[in-house]
Amino acid sequence: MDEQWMIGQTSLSLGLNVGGPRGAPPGTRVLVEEDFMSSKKNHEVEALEAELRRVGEENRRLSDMLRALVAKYADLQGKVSGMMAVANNHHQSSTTSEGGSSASATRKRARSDSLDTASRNPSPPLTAAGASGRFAVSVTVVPDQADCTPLHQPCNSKRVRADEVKASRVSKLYVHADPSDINLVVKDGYQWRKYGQKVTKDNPCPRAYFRCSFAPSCQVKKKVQRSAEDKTVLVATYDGDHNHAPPPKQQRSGGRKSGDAAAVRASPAPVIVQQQRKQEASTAEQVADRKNLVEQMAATLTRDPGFKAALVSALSGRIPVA
DNA sequence: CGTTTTTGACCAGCGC
DNA sequence: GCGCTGGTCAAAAACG
Ligand SMILES: [Zn+2]
Repeated sequence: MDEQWMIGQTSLSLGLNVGGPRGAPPGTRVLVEEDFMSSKKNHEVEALEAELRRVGEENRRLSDMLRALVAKYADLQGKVSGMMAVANNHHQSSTTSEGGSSASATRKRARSDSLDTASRNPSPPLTAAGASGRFAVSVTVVPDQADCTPLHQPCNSKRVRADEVKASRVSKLYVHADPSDINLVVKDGYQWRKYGQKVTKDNPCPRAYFRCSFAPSCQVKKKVQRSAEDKTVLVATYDGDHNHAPPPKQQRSGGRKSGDAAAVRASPAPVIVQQQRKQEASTAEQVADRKNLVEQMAATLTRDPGFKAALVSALSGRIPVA
C-alpha cells in the first residue's frame, strides 16, 4: 500500500477556494440582495468583495505553497523509493515481528544554507535506518528558516537569529514505517538505555527518553514519541553527538540485543528523523498560525497519512512548539 | 548476576 | 507563590 496520493489531482481547492481572482461571481445571490437592498449596502458589498478578493489571493498563494510542498515531497519520495529499492531488495512485509531487516541506512540532508552542521562531528552523522521496510528521512535543520519550507511568501526576511548556541546539537529523526504492531524501534545502530517516559500535554502517545549506553562518557540523549494523531509516524529527537565510533554493528539477522531500539510503550509507526541545531522560539504567532493553516490544508487535501504526519512533524520541529 | 525497563517521585522553568 | 509541564532520577522489577 504505497499510498499513491498522486499529485496529479491534488485538488488544491480544498474548500478554501473562494470564488477566484476575478470579481465576477457566478452567483446571483449577491446581486439579488443588492437589488433588494439599497445602495447603502454597496459599501458593505464592496468591502466584502475586497475581502473576498484578498482571501482569494491568499488562497492562491497558499495553493502555490502547497503545490511546491507537494512537488518537493513527491521528489523526495521518489528518491527515497529509489534508494529503498536499491538497498532493500527484499520485500518483507506483514507481521512476523520486527525480525531481520537489513540495516538500510537512508539519509538525506535537506538544506544547509548558511550554518549547516559541518564542523565537528566526530562520527558520521546520524543514520536513519528504515526500520521494518518503510522509509526514513533525515533532515538537517538549522535555527534559521529555510528547511523544508519552499514556501516563499511575503514574509519579510527577518528572523535569522543570533543563535549563539553552544554545542548542543539536536537532531530529529522522522522515520516512516508501516508495521502498526507494537514495535517502536528506531534502529540507528546505537545502544540506548531508556531512562524515562512521560505523557505530554497534547499527545495521547507517551514520550520515551533514552540515553546512549554504549559509552559512559557519551551523553547523547534521544526522545521518541509518535505523532499526535497519526500513530503511523514516530518522531525521534536526538540530542548531542556521540564521542565514540558508531558501533560497527553488523545487525545480526535474527537476534537483537536489547538496546539500539527505542520503544515507546506500545506504539508502532513510522519514524521520522529530523536534524536541527538549536532553534529558539523566534518567529511568533504569525508563523505558528501559518503553520496551522498549512497543516490543515495539507491534512485536508492529502490522503496520505505519511505525508501529513511528515509535514506536521517537520513543521512542528521548525516551530518551537505551538 | 549484570543490565535494561518500568514507573512514581522529584526538580526546574514558565506563565498566571 | 502556585500550578502546570517537561525532563531526569532512582528503586524495584524484569530479562537473559
Ligand atoms: Zn553514544
